[in-house]
Amino acid sequence: MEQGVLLTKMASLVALTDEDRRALDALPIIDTKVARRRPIMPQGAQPDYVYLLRSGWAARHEVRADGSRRITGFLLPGDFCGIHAICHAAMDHAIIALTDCVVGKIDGSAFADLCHQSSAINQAVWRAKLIEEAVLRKWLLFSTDSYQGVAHLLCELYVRAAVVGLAADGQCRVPLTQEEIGDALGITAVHTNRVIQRLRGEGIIDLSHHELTIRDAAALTRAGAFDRSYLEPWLSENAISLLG
Amino acid sequence: MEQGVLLTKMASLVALTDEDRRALDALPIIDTKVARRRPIMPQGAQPDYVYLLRSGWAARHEVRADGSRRITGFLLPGDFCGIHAICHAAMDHAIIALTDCVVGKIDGSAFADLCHQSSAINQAVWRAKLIEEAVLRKWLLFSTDSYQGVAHLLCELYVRAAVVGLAADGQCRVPLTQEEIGDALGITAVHTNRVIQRLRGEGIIDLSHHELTIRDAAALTRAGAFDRSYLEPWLSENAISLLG
DNA sequence: CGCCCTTTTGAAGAAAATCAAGGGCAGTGG
DNA sequence: CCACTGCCCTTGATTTTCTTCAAAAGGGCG
Repeated sequence: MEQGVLLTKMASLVALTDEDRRALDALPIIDTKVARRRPIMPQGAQPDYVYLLRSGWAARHEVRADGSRRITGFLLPGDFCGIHAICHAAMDHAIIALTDCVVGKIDGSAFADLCHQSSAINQAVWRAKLIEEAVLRKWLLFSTDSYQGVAHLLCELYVRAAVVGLAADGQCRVPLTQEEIGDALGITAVHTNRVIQRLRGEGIIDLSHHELTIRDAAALTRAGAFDRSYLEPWLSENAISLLG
Repeated sequence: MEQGVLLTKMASLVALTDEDRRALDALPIIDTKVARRRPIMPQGAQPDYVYLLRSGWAARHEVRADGSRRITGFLLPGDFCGIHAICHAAMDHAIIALTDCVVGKIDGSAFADLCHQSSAINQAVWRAKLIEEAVLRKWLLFSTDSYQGVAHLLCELYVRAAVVGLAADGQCRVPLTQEEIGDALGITAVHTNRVIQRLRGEGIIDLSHHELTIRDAAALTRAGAFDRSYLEPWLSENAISLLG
């Protein structure tokens, strides 16, 4: 595997010049495998490297004093983590592999240099960060209602997967357990199960064996009050578009 | 008022050279007054300017279809908003004045140039953004328990106010209504009131007339499981410090 | 086949929302 | 100076949502 996901992702964020593409291709990336449930980055780390998720799914999470945890974000192929390296900050949370993953390690200062040299790449990195932040805000916005929360999360994951070519035609692999979905929404696995069953019973989705099938995209969008524009904030057309 | 808050804030994030200070001082800032409850930046805007809150409190928020809203962040003097300008993205949320505010307008490309020229300032802006993101994650982490959530929020606000010289000796002006606190935590104003009364009854805090008094810092820190290190992620000493 | 992890189901209990109404305080205007 | 008004805080009773606890049923894999 070469820089595939990285280029796809960057190109989805900004218009890249040929020079940008060459620079990205030339970026030395060291791939590492991380097994499911293993840490990719511990809380408190001060990474020297920026990490790029090349394949697999991962999550940002924080563990509470009582042992419970909250997932504060899902990472899909093409997503960065450890951007903290570019400003020498410590990780306030941990990153863990949800499936077997391949993680690319990019030297932090090489990455920072690249951002300094190419304004498009710098912009792409900022945009990626702003989108991540927007996602966090949506999670807060919709975490007060579990039904809406689950629906919105599934929309988010579907669209994000589609951007990197991992979803199409209302089908998407979502390798999460119901417990992990619950940890993301701040609800129990039991309650997550009931919400998913409700969505299934209403004929809106099917979610089993880690495969999501959206049976009624309009209803799911409505249930989750989902508007994908926060995932593409530079498209000024503020049309409330469906999942497609 | 000159660049006071800006310098204080930046200096709290990185070590500034004299040149950085001069550059920041030379930055043209246009001040505007915004009255309480008035928008500072609407959702969907594609700002050309980076805004700096010079005095007063503001909030990021999003309104739901049913008219309810969620506050997704509080802005204190020295905080930036509209960083979206530096990568030409649209605002996914709105910013509103919670008190009468003075807002400084900084040309987006001038600001971007400054970041490009000074690595310290670039680092400071990144750090400020990472802290904001860390705050969002803590809100998610602690929003499942209203008691812990209120306690944690008050700790956050106290520490952030202290950083810019607006809090000391366990006293801090917190110009929020209970409804606004509730909107930040995703709970109703009624329930917020009961939680605050509980904290008051336990002798931990006093919060009335927009004045917060921390009567038992250790108990408040405990109640909110608060660890200020996420607000200063470059200090590698991971000691769980009290509010001090 | 048997084991572990995940999903599913049921019943009881806790947390927070909702609905409704009263009370305090500050600013306004007579 | 005092009454009025609007906003915010406070309190109580009821209902909804979600948790907790417990246990059973699938499904994949050694």
